[in-house]
Amino acid sequence: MAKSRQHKAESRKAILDSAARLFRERGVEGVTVAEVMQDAGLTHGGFPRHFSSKQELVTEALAAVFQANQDAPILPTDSLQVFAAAYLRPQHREAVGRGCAFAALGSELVRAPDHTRATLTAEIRRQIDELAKTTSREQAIGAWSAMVGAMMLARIADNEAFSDEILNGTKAFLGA
Amino acid sequence: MAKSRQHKAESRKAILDSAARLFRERGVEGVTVAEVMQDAGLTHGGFPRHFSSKQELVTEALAAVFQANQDAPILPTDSLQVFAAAYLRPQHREAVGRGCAFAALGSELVRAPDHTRATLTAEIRRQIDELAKTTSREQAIGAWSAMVGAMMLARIADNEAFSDEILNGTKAFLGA
DNA sequence: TGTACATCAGTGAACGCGCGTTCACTGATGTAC
DNA sequence: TGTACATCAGTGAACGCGCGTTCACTGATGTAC
Repeated sequence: MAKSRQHKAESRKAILDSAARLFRERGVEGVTVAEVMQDAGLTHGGFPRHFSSKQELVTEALAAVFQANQDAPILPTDSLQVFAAAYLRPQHREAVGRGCAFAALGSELVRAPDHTRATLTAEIRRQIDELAKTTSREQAIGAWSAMVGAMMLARIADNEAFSDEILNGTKAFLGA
Repeated sequence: MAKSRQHKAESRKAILDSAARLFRERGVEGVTVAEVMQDAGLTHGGFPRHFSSKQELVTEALAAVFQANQDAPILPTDSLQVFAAAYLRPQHREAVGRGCAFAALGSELVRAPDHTRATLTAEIRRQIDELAKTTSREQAIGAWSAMVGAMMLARIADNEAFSDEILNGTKAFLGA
């Protein structure tokens, strides 16, 4: 059954991709290591060849998401308004597994171990710095907080009309 | 060991109080039923006399928090700015167990069962309606989203200076 | 008011399942000579 | 180039622990008469 070392790198990437998506969709505790491995096309026994623990997988998966978003940003950052309009789209609300990790996992990440929180803090800083390029730092901080909060609340809302109102209200509030 | 029926009501309240605090502090999955019961001064075997499942406890505990906050609001709602200034205080960031349930548990609540989400949706609506009494609905929605998001991000940040900057930046952004 | 009985809040032990982790094993890949 | 050996990615089974839930039991509370 053995595969080449090049293939191992591909497996690792597949595991990270599956983990990043599933964790955002169902929460870290809502997904088992076995499910991640199966989603990546492997069996769970091979897990320790790639990661020493589930927590390490969490950290690496988040780091990979942030790195990918830095290399090839999904949302346009031409201006705060353009970014906000894109972030607050209903499509983003629907695509939890591919969307903002803070809106999807934020409240669980508060209790993450130090190493993970360092990665998260760096990403928050990077995101704010990026947005602050076209506006004031206060605007960047306040507006991004509003986007993350609104997306989370819009996903909690159990009816589409109200959920839309949260997204659109925030969009209008931000002038986007 | 049996106690009176009046005492049972006191036990129930103690369980709900402990649950509401511990769930916010450590997340629903980060707290066991046994821990909640012990915190309330009971043993876990008595749990089913009060609630039929852990999930029911979650729903009831959140509903109790919302009801209590409606009966005796913790934060002043004189104006959006006054409310925001109080919400965004560092003391709130520190007191997770007694603070805003959405900032503390938001991203896990997205995946809560229907009955729980109905309670949550009603509370989001109530909160927005309350804030909209002194400003526009868009402002109420956008500003409250910013508060919830900022509090969550400020708690993720692993150093106080940056965490303070998130709270203060959002405060300034909201004119509070 | 007293007495016999029923109820039930709370205890402590046990059950059973899920899940992270470990491990012996396989066989293709990679290396040494 | 070929051959013998070492490595190790991946498999499938098993382990062990934690936790939600269940249950027999206790004894005070509450009720019927």
